[in-house]
Amino acid sequence: MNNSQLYKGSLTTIILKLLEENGRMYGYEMTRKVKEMTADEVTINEGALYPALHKLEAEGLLTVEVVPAGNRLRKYYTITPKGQTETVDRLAELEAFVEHMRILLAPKVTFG
Amino acid sequence: MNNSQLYKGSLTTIILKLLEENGRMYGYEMTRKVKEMTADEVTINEGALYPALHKLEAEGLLTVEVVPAGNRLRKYYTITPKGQTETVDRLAELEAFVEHMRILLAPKVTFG
DNA sequence: ACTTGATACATTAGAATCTGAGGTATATAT
DNA sequence: ATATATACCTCAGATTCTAATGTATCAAGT
Repeated sequence: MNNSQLYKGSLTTIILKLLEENGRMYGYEMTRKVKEMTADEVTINEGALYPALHKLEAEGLLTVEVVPAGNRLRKYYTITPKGQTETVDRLAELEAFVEHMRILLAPKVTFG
Repeated sequence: MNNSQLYKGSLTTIILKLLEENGRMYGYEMTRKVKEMTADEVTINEGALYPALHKLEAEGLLTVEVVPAGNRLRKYYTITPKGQTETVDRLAELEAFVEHMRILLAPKVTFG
């Protein structure tokens, strides 16, 4: 996800939020959606996405439903109640992170 | 650094910014400073800090100066011109990251 | 004298997450 | 035929971190 290490750890939060907003989505759809929302600036690597989805499902934060789409298969994911609670926590963590970064990286105040 | 994965990748940016603001500092001093600035909410793990300092030095972003303090030794780090350029880039990356997270995680707008 | 806590550096095993590459298969457009 | 898009997947290796452990000095309390 981009050439910055900062995005590390944010993927699962993004997945949870996408599902909370859009009801149910499949993996490939998430990669398109994120690209679209950020004007191609954030691209989810599939090598990160699929293991992350499997892990969230194993943790009971998502449920999966395999649906035929033409001759292909799609795995639609839906957020669970536990996943919704987790999403609230993740968003709070992100807010705290941003606030801490603001404190630590605030530009020097100068008068000149 | 905290119980959130979000901080992963931000340590070197914090180090660079601290040195840019404070001239020169030694490792242990950085851990105290960050704790103080964030009211104990962000604590730098020394197992992460020292390897990070060594790496930044190896990359030419910092220089080190060993200074006796009583009977102990302190390793004072100073940012190099290359480090200053890097800091500018890192801060821009952080701003982009925050903006992207804002787009992706923005709360649903409702009227009710 | 002994212990605790602070100061100040460091390494290391293992965990977590990611990148980049590669793989399988279907469908559509050129 | 070939390329591009769709749709899933795995895996080696890299990076960065946590938690534990280690060394050593020094001050303060008991």
